[in-house]
Amino acid sequence: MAGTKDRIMAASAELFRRNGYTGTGLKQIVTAANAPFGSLYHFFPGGKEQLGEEVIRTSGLMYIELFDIFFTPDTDLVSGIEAAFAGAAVTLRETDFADACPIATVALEVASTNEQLRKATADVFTAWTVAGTAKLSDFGLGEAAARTLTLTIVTSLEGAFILSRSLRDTEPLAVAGAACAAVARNLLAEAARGNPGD
Amino acid sequence: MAGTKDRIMAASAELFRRNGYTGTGLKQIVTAANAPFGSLYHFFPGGKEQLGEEVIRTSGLMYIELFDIFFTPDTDLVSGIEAAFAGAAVTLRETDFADACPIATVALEVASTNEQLRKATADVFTAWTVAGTAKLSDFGLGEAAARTLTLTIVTSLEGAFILSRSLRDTEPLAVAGAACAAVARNLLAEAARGNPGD
DNA sequence: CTCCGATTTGATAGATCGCTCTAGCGTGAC
DNA sequence: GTCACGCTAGAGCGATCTATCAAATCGGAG
Repeated sequence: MAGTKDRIMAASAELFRRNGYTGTGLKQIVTAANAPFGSLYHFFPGGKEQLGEEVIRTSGLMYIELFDIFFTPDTDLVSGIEAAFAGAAVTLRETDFADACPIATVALEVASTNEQLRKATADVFTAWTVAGTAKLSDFGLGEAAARTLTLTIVTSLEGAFILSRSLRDTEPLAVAGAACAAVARNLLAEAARGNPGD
Repeated sequence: MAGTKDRIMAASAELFRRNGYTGTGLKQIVTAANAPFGSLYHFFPGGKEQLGEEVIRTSGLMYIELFDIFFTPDTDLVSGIEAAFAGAAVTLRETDFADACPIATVALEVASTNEQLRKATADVFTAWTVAGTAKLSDFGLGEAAARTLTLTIVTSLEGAFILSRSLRDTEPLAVAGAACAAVARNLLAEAARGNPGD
């Protein structure tokens, strides 16, 4: 039996992603996690806010691994981008358009209302950007170009998730993937032409 | 004095955009709108759900006008895209990173939890896509290319809003704007090369 | 075994939620 | 005047929210 704290974290991550932060009740969480209510305040004395922050940070950082999965040294950059967006489309369809970004819903909810949680989401996005930039620099791009491409991929993915979940159609994801692939080709061509990305 | 219903709609639109749907209480709305509580149920007998739907549809459709503002026949396509993203960045900074997309927060919240509201957001995104495709077709792109570019712009904008609001930094918006401009240049070059976009 | 701290348990407080209800107000028709 | 009707006004309902609390339970040390 996985630890109670882990079960609470896992259930919270799923509920926050699907229903949002304010849309998820603590009773709902402990029920889904098969945990007693009191345990929640034992492990998270800071209450819902502390739970939210820990969930954002851990489930957000787990997604960094995806960079390593899709961008390996032996496949080219454009193929990696296309595979990443195609994979996201498959996951979305398989989960009935529920499981997209683990923190996007919460990020929008708290951006103007809860500084502690906003900071947590910002740290996750920053970590993604740093990790992606490092990873993509291996493909012959300068650091500035790698950062640009990383931000382009993340923003496109996030935006496409919104439209795809709302429309229940993966077309936006496909279009966004193609756009990112095109941007990657442009940047690669530019780098090959002798501009090392300053 | 503007009608009570209009004040309720305006206050709801602002609160939903900043705090989300579940994060906004009806008491909060009538207080912000300076309206009596009973009036809310007089004008919206369907309760919070009907109010949410009307707000999504009207404030969502108002944004279609932005296509006409930024994409006029006498400025070129790439300049229009760059101006749109730059304008969004100014608005974001001016409102302390609060006012971005009027429906994105709600769209993510309700996508998997409320079919009626999910449908409303989907209709808005569809209307944007249709209107944008028609508008962008005037710039020498085929209809398929115009639709692709519209979806690219909308998804990039939405995704950049998430990161920019969370990070309190307009860099993602600037990067996304540049990426869309690059995609537009590619599509224009392709169209000029004789492919009418089938 | 006894003891003690860590963890589990659920009842419950106090506030707020969406919503309903009835009474009153104001204005135009007649 | 007075009647009808659209709107104002807010008290209050049951449900649910986050959070607290004291008691029960468990496992390892001595």
